[in-house]
Amino acid sequence: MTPTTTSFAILGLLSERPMSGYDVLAATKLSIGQFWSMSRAGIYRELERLERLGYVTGSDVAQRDRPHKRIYEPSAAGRDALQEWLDSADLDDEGPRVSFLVRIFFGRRMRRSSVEKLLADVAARTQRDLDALVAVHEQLGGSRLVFERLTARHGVLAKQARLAWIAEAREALGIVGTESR
Amino acid sequence: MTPTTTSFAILGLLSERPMSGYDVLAATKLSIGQFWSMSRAGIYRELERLERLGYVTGSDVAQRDRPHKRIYEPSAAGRDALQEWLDSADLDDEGPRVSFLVRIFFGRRMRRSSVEKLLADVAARTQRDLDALVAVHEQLGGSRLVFERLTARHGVLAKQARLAWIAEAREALGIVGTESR
DNA sequence: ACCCTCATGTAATCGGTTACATGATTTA
DNA sequence: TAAATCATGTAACCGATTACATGAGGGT
Repeated sequence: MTPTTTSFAILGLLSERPMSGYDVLAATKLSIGQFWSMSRAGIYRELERLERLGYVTGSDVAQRDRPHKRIYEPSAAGRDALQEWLDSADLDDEGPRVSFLVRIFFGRRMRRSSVEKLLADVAARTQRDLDALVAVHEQLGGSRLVFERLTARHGVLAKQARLAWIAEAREALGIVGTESR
Repeated sequence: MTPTTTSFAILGLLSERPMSGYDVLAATKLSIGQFWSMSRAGIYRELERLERLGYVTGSDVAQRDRPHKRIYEPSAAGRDALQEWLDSADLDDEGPRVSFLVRIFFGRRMRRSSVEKLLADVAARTQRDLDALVAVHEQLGGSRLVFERLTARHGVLAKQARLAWIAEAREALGIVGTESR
């Protein structure tokens, strides 16, 4: 009944340009998806909900050579609601969930090799994510997209901090020379 | 049917000492809860599930002066399952969800004062969390609880990185002298 | 021939939170 | 006497993921 962060994330994307559900999915992957993941089914469901709320209007578009699509664009009410949310939403306290830390927490019980592998896996994943974020950040460098760039930068700093933590952890545990595996 | 990270988080705590659901809740708040939040109702449901799985056995304990309680402890099968999970779980790729970044992403559309307030709120929250984590980390300093300390340290680095980001963001946006509000 | 892109939708399930409901004892 | 602590449980809801289902066209 009440719109969620996901609702407004999609509404925000639609307010930049009208899109189909398929387009929204593609758009999130390159931007918002880095810090607010959404699944395909979730997006379609959310679009229906936004329409029921009167925040967007959908119109079917027939295409030759391609499947039909349904393009959504925000209504005046939708734009108002978005603006209101952006300017005065409360900070919701989200306990971040980092499952690998649960395993680390019980690391004393783990085989040493498992700990090493876990750290190596996390390092690889983190480095991969960092590379992607740096690329996005650089691509946005100098453009007027200041806020978009800031979100990428947040990701970069977060991932770098995690890599720094891995180095500390390896040192604390006396793990040496585990550069990539 | 299949146990989750939450299941093993609870099973892990029980493997250190048998506890009631109430105790588990208290135990998580000081440790695992920092990176793997659990609600009270969720814990009770999970304990039932662990019992159905044969991973824990519960026994009712009557007490004078206090309500009865049900103490759970891991079975041999439970210990085995925990060990197996710790040593060979796959890294699950969790898109971190940071809702305030959704608002930042659309920051161009926000009033300047809203952006400033948002950053100030995030800063305050982050500093508060950081203080708590530093306290935990220091309390664990020098103890043999190496892994527990590492998880706290991860939190410290993550929060510090976020504070650094806020400083950068303020600079990029030309926000000056917004020390606490 | 096969896979990728385009394009949408439904059904089932599940993990998690919130609220409802109860109630004794200790402490301020 | 009002509150916080100890202690458990259920019901409702909800957001999100996964899997099922379909299908044309373009590129290798």
